[in-house]
Amino acid sequence: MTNCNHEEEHAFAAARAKMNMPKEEEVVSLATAFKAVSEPSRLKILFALRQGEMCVYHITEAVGGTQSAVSHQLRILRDNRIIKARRDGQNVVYSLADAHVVALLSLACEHLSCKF
Amino acid sequence: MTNCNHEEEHAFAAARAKMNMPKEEEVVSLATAFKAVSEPSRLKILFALRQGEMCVYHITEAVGGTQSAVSHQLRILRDNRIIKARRDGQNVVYSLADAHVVALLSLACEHLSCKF
DNA sequence: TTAGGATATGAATAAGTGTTCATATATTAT
DNA sequence: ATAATATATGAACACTTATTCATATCCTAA
Repeated sequence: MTNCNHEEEHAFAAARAKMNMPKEEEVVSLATAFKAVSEPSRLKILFALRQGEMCVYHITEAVGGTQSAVSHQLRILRDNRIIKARRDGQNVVYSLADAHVVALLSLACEHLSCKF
Repeated sequence: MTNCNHEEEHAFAAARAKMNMPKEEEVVSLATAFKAVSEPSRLKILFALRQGEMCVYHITEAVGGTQSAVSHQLRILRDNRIIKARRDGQNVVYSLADAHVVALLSLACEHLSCKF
């Protein structure tokens, strides 16, 4: 604790870290966004939407589960701007929000050495 | 439900989605990794480690909180290969696991239009 | 081997979250 | 306006999880 082998370097790093640390509010916002993609049921929805936009019924068909559960998850993804929605008649059509989301998914897969 | 305005396209997309959907086990693994970076306290640790490797004491100093809490979070990050550890005498020095993690953080920031 | 500092961990409690069920809202057709 | 289909949502329960407290483990110095 007061006996670090690299006191100087680590102390400097810690000081820089404090200086550059995003505000609590920003950290929470970031964490919330990550949390949005950290549930299997929501991840499945994202993988499904990689194949193209879909309405709630077909998303439900693609990922399984009940319409209600899917709808709740879509809400969370939407609130976090991971996906976007547009109404089309009786249907609401969902799609991935932007290229960042696609990149994020690819990156994560790469990290885990999976090939989707 | 049985009355989708884009029955054909969506049905095809749903079919492709089912075909290309990662296995349950893989989805869970991915979700778990995202979950690891979806808590403010853990995100702060990652931001801190962007400034260079640090031992537990200095990480605690950089992010705040108790040693015990930080240690618990380090464990989770380590288990998910988000960070790596090496012992150096009495200290354990932590650093970001790989370039994917760095890229992931940058991407997330970009998505939220923040500039860290 | 003993003492002291550095890090890790088990148990418990408190807070957060996903799903289900029932129901509400919205849109189209009649 | 009414009926039917599609989607959304509030409440409740079960489950997960972060933190704290106490303590254990690991390492170095003497």
